[in-house]
Amino acid sequence: MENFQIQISNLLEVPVSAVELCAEKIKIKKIQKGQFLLNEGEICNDTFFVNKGLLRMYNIDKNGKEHILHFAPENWILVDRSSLYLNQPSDYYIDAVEDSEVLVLSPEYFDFIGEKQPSAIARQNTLLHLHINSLQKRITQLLGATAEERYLDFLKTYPNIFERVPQWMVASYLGITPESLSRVRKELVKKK
Amino acid sequence: MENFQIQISNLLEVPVSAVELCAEKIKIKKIQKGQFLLNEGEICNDTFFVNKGLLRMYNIDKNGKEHILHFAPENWILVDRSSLYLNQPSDYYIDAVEDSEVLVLSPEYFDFIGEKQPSAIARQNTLLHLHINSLQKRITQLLGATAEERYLDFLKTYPNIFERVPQWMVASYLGITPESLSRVRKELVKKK
DNA sequence: CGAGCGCTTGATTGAGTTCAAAAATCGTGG
DNA sequence: CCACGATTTTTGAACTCAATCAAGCGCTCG
Repeated sequence: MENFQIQISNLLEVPVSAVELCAEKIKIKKIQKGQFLLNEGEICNDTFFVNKGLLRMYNIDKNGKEHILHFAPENWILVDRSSLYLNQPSDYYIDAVEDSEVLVLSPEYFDFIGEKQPSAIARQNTLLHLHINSLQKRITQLLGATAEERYLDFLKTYPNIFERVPQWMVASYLGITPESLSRVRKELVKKK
Repeated sequence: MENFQIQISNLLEVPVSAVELCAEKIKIKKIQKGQFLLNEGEICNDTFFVNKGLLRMYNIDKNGKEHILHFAPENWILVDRSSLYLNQPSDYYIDAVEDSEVLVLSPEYFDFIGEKQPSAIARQNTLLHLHINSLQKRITQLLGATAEERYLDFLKTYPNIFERVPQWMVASYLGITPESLSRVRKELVKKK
């Protein structure tokens, strides 16, 4: 049995047997570092489950600056839910930070597995609400916390990811310049 | 027929007749300015539909500062969805900015109206995804936009609300100090 | 009328940006 | 495997936006 079936089983909290029934509905896609799964203006048609590698989702503001909304390492999912559900052009890009392998989960896939295993539907709703929870926390953090606090929180939220992405991407996630992040880190070393 | 039934009918995009069937499941609550519908640490058990008045949802950071996540004027809904769905203690407060009248919509209410009118369920999902959309936009805005840009965007998002709330609350929504907002506004007057 | 609250204004401070350049690291082709 | 160019990170100096601290004004409500 392929490893990814176990991961999907964990994600959706359904028996592996149910996942196996839908195995042929999953497309596996390998993408190289820098390649895109979603471009601004496109409709996000699928949910991406990261089997190997690391993706990010970001947008570009009117000054041409990138702002990263999420990273997604192994076993995370990445999707612009509002574009997917509402069938609206997305404001975001999704690309690979490392050479990656993703499982492309279509809405039909979720329908199908929901039929086989109704609890999967509730689980999707839970994932949706966990997502809302993280978005809300991110907002209150951006409203109130300093660059240093946000950086420390990033390290907790994404353990072991700092080593895998260029530092300027972390800065872009935090909403500060790469120079500022470099200084924040220098200060933290001094403190210890 | 009461006005609020028409509003709920609009919100859920179902015939007024379906709303009427569930009318007795709705609790109407009047709350005075400053009174709370949700306290930090409590589980958010209901969705609040603002029939009259104006509410806000906010949290308090470790320095004791308030950060407003949402305002909700007439015909808007307000709820900590992650607390409601996941049954987790909320990080947020909900209170009345003006004397208000809210419809307390329990999960059972939504179940009930969903049975009478299945399209209401899909509509709830749409509302959920519109909510995600607005949270995502807020994050990218906080990551990239200046205080002035955020203020102008607030005026668009919440037309006619500026006049109804103290200016320091708007500042708290924008993530700046009241003094800064005062200066931002002064600059905007000069520009014209 | 006076106390309190909200808003403004001024002076100062400070966190983070910008611009510039050096240092370190990465990656790719020879 | 090394070398060279490109990218990333660090550091420095000047600057800017917004925060802080403080004072004063105006309004409201008891």
